[in-house]
Amino acid sequence: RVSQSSDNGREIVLYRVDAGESCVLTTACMLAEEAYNAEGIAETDVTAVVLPKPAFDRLAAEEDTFRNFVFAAYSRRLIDLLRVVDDVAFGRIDVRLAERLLTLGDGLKEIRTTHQELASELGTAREVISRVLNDFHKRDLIEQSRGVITFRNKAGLGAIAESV
Amino acid sequence: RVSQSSDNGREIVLYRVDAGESCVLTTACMLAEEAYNAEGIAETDVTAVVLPKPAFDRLAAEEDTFRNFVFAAYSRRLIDLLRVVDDVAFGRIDVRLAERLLTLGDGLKEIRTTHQELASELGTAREVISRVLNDFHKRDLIEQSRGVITFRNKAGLGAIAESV
DNA sequence: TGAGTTAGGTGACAATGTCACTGAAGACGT
DNA sequence: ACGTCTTCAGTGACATTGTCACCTAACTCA
Repeated sequence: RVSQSSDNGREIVLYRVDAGESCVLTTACMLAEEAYNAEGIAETDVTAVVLPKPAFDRLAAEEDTFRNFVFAAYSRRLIDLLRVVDDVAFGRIDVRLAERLLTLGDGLKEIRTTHQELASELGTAREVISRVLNDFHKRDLIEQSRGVITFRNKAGLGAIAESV
Repeated sequence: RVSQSSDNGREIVLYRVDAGESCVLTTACMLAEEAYNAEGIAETDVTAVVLPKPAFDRLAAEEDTFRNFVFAAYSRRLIDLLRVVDDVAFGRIDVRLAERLLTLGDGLKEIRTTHQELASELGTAREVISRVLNDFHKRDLIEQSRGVITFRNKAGLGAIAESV
């Protein structure tokens, strides 16, 4: 995952790089000649390919497939970021949290994660997550214990996630 | 300027396209095969070049200069967006507003703009801008009248903009 | 000059973020 | 099995920001 953090310790996940994808951010900095301070964290074991600029340039020039791959990677990231901006600027956190829980728990009965991690996902503070989860619990949507959230009513969460 | 707006009327400026630059967003949608709903507004008279996909592909393949141009455009936008995310997620609005005022009024004694426009720049509500500007006025940093903001103490604004 | 439109002001309240704590649950060495 | 440490979570008080409703002032223009 690639995330950005503030000076006072808060953090927000910008996007995730899945298998076969490119993390365009380093590329972007390289090309814009600007250092930007984001953080990349491997959440699983990773095999990565590092490509020196000359090789990058040559491939971009000669290989259609590679070029298209890079363009597509940029495009996807750009759109990911637009989504993040939209969420952060206009979204309610209960809605966003419900969404995220459903995404993380797709097909599962429970999720293993901490409030702090969820806060970082959404770019908010742990306390806020605690309160919202508490609220979800009171509404019988989830069950909580240390490090685990268990679904009780996914449809209910879905309704919250969909609410304008 | 390219901006995004929420369903309840708020709006945030994502970035501005200056002369000689490319608005990669359409390109991005084209390449990611995804429609994304942002708004582009010309703030001055504009002469633009529209490039059909086949021509884009050919140029990207054959012209180094063009390819580099596009990569650089993407990179810059990406970094612009990172900055927006950072501001919106972690920034205080008085700080951001002070920054924006100084940017807009660089070298000028006054700026012509409305509270609503400033609110859209920062992705917040008009009322919030009104209050903060009022506060700035009380601190003798600016003078206000309908549609005009006059600087009285740029250094003071600078101090706010720099404050952590 | 008067009606309509746009810019801006304000109070009350809701949502979110911050701070300073607290306790509780697991981890671990002995 | 035990205390000790660390991590995780809960909470109240308060600050900041967003929302809503409604008002006033200033410009526009027929």
